[in-house]
Amino acid sequence: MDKGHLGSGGGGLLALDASPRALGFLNLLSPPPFRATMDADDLPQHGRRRSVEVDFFSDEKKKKMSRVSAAEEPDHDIKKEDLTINLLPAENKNIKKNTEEDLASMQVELGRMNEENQRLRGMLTQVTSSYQALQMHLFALMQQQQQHKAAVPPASHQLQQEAVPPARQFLDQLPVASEPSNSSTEVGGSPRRQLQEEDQSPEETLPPQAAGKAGLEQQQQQEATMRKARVSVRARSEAPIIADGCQWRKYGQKMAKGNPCPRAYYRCTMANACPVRKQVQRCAEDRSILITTYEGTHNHPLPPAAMAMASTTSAAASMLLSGSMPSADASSNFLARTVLPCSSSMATISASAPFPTVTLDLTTNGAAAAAVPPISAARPHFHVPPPQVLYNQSRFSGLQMSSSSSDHVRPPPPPHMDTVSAAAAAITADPNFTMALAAAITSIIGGGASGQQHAAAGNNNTTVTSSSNNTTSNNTNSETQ
DNA sequence: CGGGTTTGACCAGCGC
DNA sequence: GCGCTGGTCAAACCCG
Repeated sequence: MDKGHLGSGGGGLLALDASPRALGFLNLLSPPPFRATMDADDLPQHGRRRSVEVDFFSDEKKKKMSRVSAAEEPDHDIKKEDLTINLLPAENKNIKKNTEEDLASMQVELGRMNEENQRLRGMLTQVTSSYQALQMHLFALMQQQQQHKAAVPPASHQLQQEAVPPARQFLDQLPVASEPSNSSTEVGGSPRRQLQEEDQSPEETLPPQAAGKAGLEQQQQQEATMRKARVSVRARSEAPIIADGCQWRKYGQKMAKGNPCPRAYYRCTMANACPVRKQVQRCAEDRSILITTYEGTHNHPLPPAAMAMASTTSAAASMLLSGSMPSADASSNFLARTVLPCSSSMATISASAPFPTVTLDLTTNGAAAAAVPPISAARPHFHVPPPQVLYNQSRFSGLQMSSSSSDHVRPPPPPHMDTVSAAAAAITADPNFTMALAAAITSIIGGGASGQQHAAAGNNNTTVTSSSNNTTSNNTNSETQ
């Protein structure tokens, strides 16, 4: 555990009792002169407390004190001029006075930090409990599904997917938890299926064979589109790759057009047939920004360190693919208002890319971060591009409407606006999703997961303070309108 | 020696 | 049909 430095002066060594995630917040969000750096490698799981030493001596104070201690050291080789300086009563008095002032200010800061610590701890508890509740709910649904599995013909359920509320689709897209038995439920035993069974909606209008075929086709189509849906994460990092808790193997590298930096291709190696892949490329405009694009959903249990990113990417992909929701009145602002009612945008639903892409921009504006409360600055912000940007993208519409084949014709705007708005409403309507997503982003930014190591921590240090060029379509694959 | 990386080749999709 | 580009493959290479 590294020591942090409080540069505001004062003296002494204090211990903060804080949870790792709260400390991660401190690490990220404490503006100068507070700067508490720490390594997340040895952090325990969230919920446990850990004592952290914070060295709050300023450098100048250290020098002064070392001079005083040197004067008090009998065996030390003290020069005469040192003695004359250190023994000046006026300066000694000043040092003493300054020390008292610093001590007072330090105590004020300590109180402030304790308050913030309490607040962060409360937030952590809330987020953790919500996450656990969601996980328990998922597990309970899976157990119920296993109990009813034999009673229901499997093919008939695929027909109901369009009728399933997107919040439930999100449940279905959740990454497999650490329970090994859950991995087999990725396709056939989703909680959505269980919910469909409970709904008992009429699906028997088709013959079993036709229903099975249609269900299989729809499943395949959904898997294909799910694989094409992408989640792009922009983060400042000097590391060649961000540590997201998963194991990746590089299988290719290409020079992309319009970007002098090569694009690297990785696939997940935590399971043999895991379809998840990611592309890593530095931003052409700002090479300190690392753009990591995830594609697909893991079909295997994930370590806790990987849950955060996987949850985020999976949920975002699910959001993109939940366009079957009939509602149309959810405006773009609804998403921003509901999920994260803060001003600056950090996440973008980008339809400018060849594939529907959600961009999570973790390179926020430093000024904005300083202007808003620290906790708010750590939250992701959803920004929905202007409608014309969205409905000009025929591929995005094609994803949502399988019948669309005229890729080069400007489509009429309303259906696509509905799609994106519906997707926005879909994820925001479920408070569990909001909490899970917030927890996921928090984990990523705060480095709370044990697997988020120095690379991610390096990200964290630059996340809040970096500048933002969060454009409407900030994906490197974006086409100019 | 096994696993990961590098890198040129290959293929598919798309625009002209 | 041709060229361009993105994505993937696989042999060679590297490393612990």
